[in-house]
Amino acid sequence: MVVLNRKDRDRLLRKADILKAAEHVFALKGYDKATIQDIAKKAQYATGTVYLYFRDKGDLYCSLLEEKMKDLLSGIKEKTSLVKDTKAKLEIFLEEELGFFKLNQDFFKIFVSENNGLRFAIGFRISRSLVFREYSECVSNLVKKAQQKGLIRRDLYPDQIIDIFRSIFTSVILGWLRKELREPKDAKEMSRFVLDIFLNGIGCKKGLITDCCI
Amino acid sequence: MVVLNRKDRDRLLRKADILKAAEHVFALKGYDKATIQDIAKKAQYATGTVYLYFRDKGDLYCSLLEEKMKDLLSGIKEKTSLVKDTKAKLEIFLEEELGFFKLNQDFFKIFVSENNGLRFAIGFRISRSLVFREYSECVSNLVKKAQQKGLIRRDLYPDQIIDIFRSIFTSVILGWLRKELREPKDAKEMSRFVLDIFLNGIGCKKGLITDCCI
Amino acid sequence: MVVLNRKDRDRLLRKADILKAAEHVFALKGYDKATIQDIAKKAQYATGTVYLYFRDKGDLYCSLLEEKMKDLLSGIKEKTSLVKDTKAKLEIFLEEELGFFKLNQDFFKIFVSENNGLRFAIGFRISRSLVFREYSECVSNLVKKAQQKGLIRRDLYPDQIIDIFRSIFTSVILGWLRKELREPKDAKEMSRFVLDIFLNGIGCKKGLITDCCI
Amino acid sequence: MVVLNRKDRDRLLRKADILKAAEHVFALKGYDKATIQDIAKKAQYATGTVYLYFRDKGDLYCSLLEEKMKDLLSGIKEKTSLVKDTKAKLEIFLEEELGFFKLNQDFFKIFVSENNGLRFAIGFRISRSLVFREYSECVSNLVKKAQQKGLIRRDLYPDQIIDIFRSIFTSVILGWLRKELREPKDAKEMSRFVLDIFLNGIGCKKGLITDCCI
DNA sequence: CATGAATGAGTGTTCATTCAT
DNA sequence: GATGAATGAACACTCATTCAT
Repeated sequence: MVVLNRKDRDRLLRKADILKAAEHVFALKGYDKATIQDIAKKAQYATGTVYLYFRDKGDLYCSLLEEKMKDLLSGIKEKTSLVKDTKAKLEIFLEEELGFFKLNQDFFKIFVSENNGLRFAIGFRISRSLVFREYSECVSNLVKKAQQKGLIRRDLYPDQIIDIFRSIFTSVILGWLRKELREPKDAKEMSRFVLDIFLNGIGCKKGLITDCCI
Repeated sequence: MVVLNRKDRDRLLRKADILKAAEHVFALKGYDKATIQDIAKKAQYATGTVYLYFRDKGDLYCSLLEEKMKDLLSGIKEKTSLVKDTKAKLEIFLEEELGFFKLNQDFFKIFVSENNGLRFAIGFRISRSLVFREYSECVSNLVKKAQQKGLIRRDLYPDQIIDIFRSIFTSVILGWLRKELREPKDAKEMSRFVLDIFLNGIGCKKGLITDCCI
Repeated sequence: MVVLNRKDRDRLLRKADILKAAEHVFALKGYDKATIQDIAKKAQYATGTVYLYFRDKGDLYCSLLEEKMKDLLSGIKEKTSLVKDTKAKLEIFLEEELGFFKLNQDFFKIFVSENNGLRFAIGFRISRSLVFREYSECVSNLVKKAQQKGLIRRDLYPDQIIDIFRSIFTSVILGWLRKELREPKDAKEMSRFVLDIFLNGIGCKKGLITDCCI
Repeated sequence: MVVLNRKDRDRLLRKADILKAAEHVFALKGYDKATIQDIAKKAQYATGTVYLYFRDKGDLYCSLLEEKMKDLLSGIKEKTSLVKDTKAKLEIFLEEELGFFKLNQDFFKIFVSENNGLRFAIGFRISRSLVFREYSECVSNLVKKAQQKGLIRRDLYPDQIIDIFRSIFTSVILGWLRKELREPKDAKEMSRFVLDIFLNGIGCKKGLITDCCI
């Protein structure tokens, strides 16, 4: 563990203040509509202060994404390494992401925006960042292994699988966040639920139906 | 059919010109980065002319979405009414949307952005629009019927199903557009493919594997 | 002569308005301290209007210099071509510049700034402009011819001569503008006076002294 | 000579540090583009420290000019008092200034800017400063004496003579610094050269031509 | 109706200056 | 005294919107 002197520690604390404010404002307004003044005010600093910690608006935004991705990724790596079984890894992976996004709903919004469409101005810089590539690789490996083990269809490219996986996952979280489920489930239960849909689809299976929603 | 006089007809033609230009520019730059001047220039009109047909930028954007949704919806209604069988309806529905988005890739981009993240400034207005609600209802009915017929799991709310449906669908189209499929398939084939994933999931089924991608 | 339609003519008039205001403000405050708002207000336009006619602050500044240089240069070329004798050409050249600067004192200030020291941000762009190079060449040719004709010492590079020439010239105008001369002289008289100093120096010559200043 | 205690001495040393840094930065970037942070960093002090020694940016700038002028002036006074002959005084004066500016090229740049154009924000304060007035008076006396002795034309005001003198002088140094002279000359030789031009002008004199430059 | 020049509020960013440590 | 983080006013530039022609 690195020991920081007071100055460096304070610097990190302030950076974190600003990132936190930025997370909220970007989630609320989107990249373009969010202003540095909004963010500074939310963080209770003056406008110029933000520029002591971040080169420009884009840097602030990217730093935010990278910082959060780093947290997410380290959690995923740590937890998935605890089990050997591929299916268990998938479950744990899902559980970890679900838990993370439940705790970081603002970031979740930004993450989703970034993955769908906003990719105009900033996307390039992000997609080249180390954490982002590590994250992609991590998920990709998981999927490939599941394909090798016969868990997942092999007539699709891993990237397609990931897209579908992510999209199911996202829509489920969105529903979850909208509290549209009758009873809020915990991350573990949700994880199995998502994986079930993912692997078995939405089609009716004999005996599975617990006639409740309609 | 309503018969329009020259004036009204011209008005509609101009509106369509502008909407077409807007579609392209919004798809290319995103809502915030697109300027009215860009759009006017693309449509070969003067800036001010846009304001004769649309109240403001937001109105133009919403009108665009609504207009396109109307086209999409009418196609879907027309085609799905031709068959009786629910599964066939689902296939036709998918085929129609796939075909529509293939022809309207710019709109598809906008549609995706709007559904995932941009929902900030404009979303509210859109979600209350008539077409949008009709479209939602149409899809919802389709899903409910499929649930009643035992095609689709009943332990999920229709809205959740729709979200998942849409997200699979979207990621497949994105892949399609990125030309990541080995052989470009036509809308009919794609439709079956999406429905297969949707109903049966990504999990391995005996005998289905045509070991090709990995 | 080119005939302009109303639109083009108006555009030129407005450009001229803004250039005139810019000339005044830049002369008063210098490049950095002058603001676009100052200039716009002085020209009785809104801030944004300036940007309809000039790309940015630097462009406005350079355009101003170039426009004025063009006026100056065309006057010089026209007048000096009327005489054959090299000494007469020198006199006419001086007379023309003196007259021009007398009428354009704001520009004179800017011109002097630009030639001495401010050359930081903008100088490069200016020095590559066509008018600027034409002007330099024109003066250079004049000096070279004077050297060939035996009017000017040949143990100095033309560029050095020009520097000295310009510096004498400038200091004389500055004095003139400060109205330090006992009797304001006209451009013709001043021209002979500057040329006399330039060619014969400040040293006493027999018979020349008209004991008046001290 | 005043004897300073440690505290006062340290204070002066620090002031000198900062002035030296300021000299470099102002010469490089010009008054407006130079920032206090640049200067503080160059001097290896903190930003705030500058404000312990100088009221504001303008004060720092003026102090710099005054300090340097004081050095220049004291050198001139000392050296010119060593000779009696007026022409010799003029030569010595020139030699001293040339030598000083050769050693202080950064200051020379600033000095030139200040004399030609930057005079906007700061000029007033400088022109009222004691050193500046002493310097002016010193040069003025030199010129007046030269006029009385018949070395310099009397049909010009001393101020005009000084302006012309300075402008020739400046353009020659600029050329010198640009190394445009074929062989770099020393201050003594340069001094005679400038004085020659000053007194006899640029015009051709019989027998003087050493046909080399063109 | 159509035009597009004009507007001016609003944004990202810089930097002289202050002040708590 | 020295520090340098924090401040916030100020500026260049953009663009949705208006309106005279």
